[in-house]
Amino acid sequence: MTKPCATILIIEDEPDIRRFLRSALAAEGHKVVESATARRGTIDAATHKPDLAIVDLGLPDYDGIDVIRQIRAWSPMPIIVLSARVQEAAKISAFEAGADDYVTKPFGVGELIARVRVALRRVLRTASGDQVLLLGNTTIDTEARTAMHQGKPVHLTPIEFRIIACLAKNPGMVVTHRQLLTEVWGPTHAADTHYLRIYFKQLRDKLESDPVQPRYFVTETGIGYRLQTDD
Amino acid sequence: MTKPCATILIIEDEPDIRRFLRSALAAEGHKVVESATARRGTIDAATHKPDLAIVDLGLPDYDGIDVIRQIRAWSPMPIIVLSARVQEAAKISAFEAGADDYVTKPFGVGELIARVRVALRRVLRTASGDQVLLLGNTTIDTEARTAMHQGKPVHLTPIEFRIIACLAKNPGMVVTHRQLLTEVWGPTHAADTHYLRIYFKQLRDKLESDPVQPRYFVTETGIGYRLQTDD
DNA sequence: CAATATCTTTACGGGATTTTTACGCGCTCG
DNA sequence: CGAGCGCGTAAAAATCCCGTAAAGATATTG
Repeated sequence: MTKPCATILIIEDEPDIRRFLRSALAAEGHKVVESATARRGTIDAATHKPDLAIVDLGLPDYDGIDVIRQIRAWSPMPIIVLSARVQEAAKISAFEAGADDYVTKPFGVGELIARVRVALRRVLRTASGDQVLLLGNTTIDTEARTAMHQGKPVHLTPIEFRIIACLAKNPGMVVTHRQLLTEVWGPTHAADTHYLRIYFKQLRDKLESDPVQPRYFVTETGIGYRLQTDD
Repeated sequence: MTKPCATILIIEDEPDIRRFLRSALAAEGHKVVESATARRGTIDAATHKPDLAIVDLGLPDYDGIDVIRQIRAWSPMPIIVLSARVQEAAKISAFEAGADDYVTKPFGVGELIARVRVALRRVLRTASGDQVLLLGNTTIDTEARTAMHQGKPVHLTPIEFRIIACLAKNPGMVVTHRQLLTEVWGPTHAADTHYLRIYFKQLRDKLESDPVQPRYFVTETGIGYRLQTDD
């Protein structure tokens, strides 16, 4: 089994449970970020841009439902709710707010890890119908996070990889500036389009055979960028 | 809220639960297919191609886990497991086999419906909204922002696209000058009809087979323009 | 803690898009 | 009959957006 190696945000006020989850998730090979309050949680979600969030509903400052809504306002990341509330109404309102799963306390670690794994394999699968992108004589393995161009291995930085993942989610479709910026840099940089110009130049220099006349990393002037697939 | 209207396959041997689920899902606007055994279930999954499957683990002929594996061999459709087995090991093996969710009996209808809704909104989001206009030998995908004319891809500028989107909102209907101008250029340019003349010429040159005698971008003199669809 | 890789900031030339300007044609109506 | 209106066509001008380079700041790694 390949290591998932994702970033996971835990928003939970009880330190015991936090420590518990951290060790279990770290053992799976994930990087873990922790927040003890709703306020910090929403901030950490925007700054760290995790691949998945685990949210407790009973937080000291705000309700976890609000945290879910705040995150959903700008990101489709998987959100797993962890709560002592067993009433059906609580579950339904969490799902309606945008939660992807709901686990009631007390819970088994094994089950939670399994549900995390399911949520992650879903985003990785939808992130690219295939784990390997074929763009002419360049190949990009989104799972192993490696790339080849004309037989030579190419090194991609974390941000470059996030951009590719964002484009590959729906190949051939135009992804707007705003969409790319919020998903890679977070909602606070939704207007900094100059970042995109710089990174797309780097991507083209690394992966296009003729960087001046790009075949795959196509720009849609005034709108955004598009990953062109040669059918 | 828009009705989901998906096809859902229920693989469950107990008639009471089947009837129960069918009425609940039908009330949501879904089409329901039922199978009482594992063997029939795998067949029905292949023939009906449902958007989602609800699988009981305790089936008379084979184990539900095998059903999940069989379906996963060819389809990424969401699979929700319904089972009386509460042991963690059973859940984990179901998730490993490819299940997306696991609900233990007895269960609340509301929660199950909510989980079905979550699973469906995930696949429907990735599925194409199918905003494709077919105009003879030219096709326009308003979702991907791409256009083809006689097999060749055609590049459209942002304003050209907004005009098409404005026309496509109600195909065949006349859209007035004022309406187009306010929606594309804003209310300050509601009188600048010369913009329309210029851009409709460009659209016809790019997308019509005979730009001089337009078949699809029809002008209604003194009123506005209309997008003619050939039914 | 130093070295290196990565990210951010800044500036400017070139290209794509939009806007402006100008002219010819057919139609209607005084 | 000819003046006026709305429309189509063309090309130039202005504006906005993108690509490019290079230097400074920050994070990462050994």
